[in-house]
Amino acid sequence: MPVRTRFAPSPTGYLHIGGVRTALFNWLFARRHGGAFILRIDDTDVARNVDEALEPILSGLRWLGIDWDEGPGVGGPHAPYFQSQRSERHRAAAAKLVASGHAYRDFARPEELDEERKAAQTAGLPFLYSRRFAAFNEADAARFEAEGRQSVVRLKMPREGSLVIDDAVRGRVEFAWEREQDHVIQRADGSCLYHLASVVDDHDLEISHVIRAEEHLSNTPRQAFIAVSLGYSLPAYAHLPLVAEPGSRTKLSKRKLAQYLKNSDFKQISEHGTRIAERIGLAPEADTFNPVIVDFYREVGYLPWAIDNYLALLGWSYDDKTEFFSREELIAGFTLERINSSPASFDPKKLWAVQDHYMHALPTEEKLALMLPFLIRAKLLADPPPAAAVETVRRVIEASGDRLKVAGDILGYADFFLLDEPVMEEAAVKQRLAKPGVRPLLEQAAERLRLVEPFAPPELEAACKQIVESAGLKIGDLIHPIRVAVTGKTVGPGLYDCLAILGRDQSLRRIERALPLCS
RNA sequence: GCCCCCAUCGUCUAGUGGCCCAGGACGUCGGGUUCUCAGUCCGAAAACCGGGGUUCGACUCCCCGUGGGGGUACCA
Repeated sequence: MPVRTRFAPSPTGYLHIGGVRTALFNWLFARRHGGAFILRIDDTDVARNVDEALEPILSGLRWLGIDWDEGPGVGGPHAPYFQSQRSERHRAAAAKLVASGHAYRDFARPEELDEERKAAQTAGLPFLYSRRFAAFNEADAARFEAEGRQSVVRLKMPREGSLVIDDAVRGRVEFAWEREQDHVIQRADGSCLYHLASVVDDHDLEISHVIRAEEHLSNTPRQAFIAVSLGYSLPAYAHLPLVAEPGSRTKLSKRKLAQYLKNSDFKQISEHGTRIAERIGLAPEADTFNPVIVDFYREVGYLPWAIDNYLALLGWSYDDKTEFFSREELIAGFTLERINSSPASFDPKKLWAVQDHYMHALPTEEKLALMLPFLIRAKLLADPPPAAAVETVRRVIEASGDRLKVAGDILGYADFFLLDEPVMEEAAVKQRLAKPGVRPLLEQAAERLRLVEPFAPPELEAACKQIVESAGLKIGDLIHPIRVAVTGKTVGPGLYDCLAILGRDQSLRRIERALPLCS
């Protein structure tokens, strides 16, 4: 039987990091076995702006390189891939279940159910519906209808025996049928609920392996009951450990961002991203722009594979040492057997480290291609940028080296090269320029730099060393003031690189302009 | 309440009865290199939830606690 897996998000308007992990595992498993990865949209709940709410999910997956063989945009032999468009299939299944006696029309009112539920709870017993408003024949139905009642369709769950599933990550799990409720599968208006729809769709799409988050483990019995009652064979199940909050074991949620920000690692990565977003003209709202959502990483300039690689390690391992994988290696090495069963908490710092690793390894040309758009959006470069400016950026990238962790970091390293005048940071001026003796030193340096030939790092270094030696100073005494004078900041690439990129004229001009700030 | 799942350094994890007085990575701390920052190099601290079994021998198997999580919807 061919391997067919699926990711079935509902169109919520954003792609959650936990959802990505699920999608990734499904995708990896399908690719590993030469099978198909299907994207289905579980929009049962009749969301209105489906297109709008779907777009971030599709583009997020595409960005991450998680491509689907069937689904929105690509179609496929089992179309449509929107659950809302398959409702006829769901209704037919519900009718079939009623006809075969595996489900029944129920006329209970919500408050009547609540009573029973509460009674069961106070008695310490699991809730089991009495079925006193169940209609097992037309006469019953007519009688209830005469009372003005409306009906839903409920599963008629078995009340003895048990279900055993062999979960690929958890092993044998047993559920007693008597603990399972008569869940509703169809509303009074005829619309069907998720569990029914999901089972029918999985069957229609010939899904062989249902790989999903652990929160669905408890839902499996009712789904299995539906499947078996409909005459389907059961797919293989693999329930993934939850992706938990940083430093916790609770399921990661988009709604609790404020709470996560108390976690310093999380806060750091979040603020770093927000700073970049603001510079490129996004007005990030914490609600939609935060490290729980994939768009955050894309906007800020993370590398998609870094996210994938990090997420693969969340609940899965290859061995006791390997942490970095190419796409091919990951696919080849991925197995369900090595998925962990305990919750894994999302660690922003580790993600950062993985990102750092991949950015470090990226060739300059690729960094350039990634970073230019940020400079353009921040209006530091024209669109399209002049060749000379591109060349400057290339040199800045090389000089900056590992300081650039994400593509958006270029903004803080290239700005003073691209601006006519650097923005002089107040604290930097105070710390390095507004000190006694600095002005004559800078004047002397300017004098000397005028003559350096060529105006290149080794020569610049030699010149600076000469100055400090004759003055009996340390190199830092000279370099720090010059840095602030030409860049406006206290941190940045090596100073000789900075001067060389700026060029003689620009360097001298900036030093001269900074002189008045020295006293 | 009831059902299910889970339990190794702060975090991600390796470990499937002796190879483990527990290995790797991130983070943390200390030190070297250095013009800042970043990097890099060297080094350190840091864990088997508790109690019973089983066994010649348990991190590994079983049971009971405890703790955490998920489910229990006419949400997905």
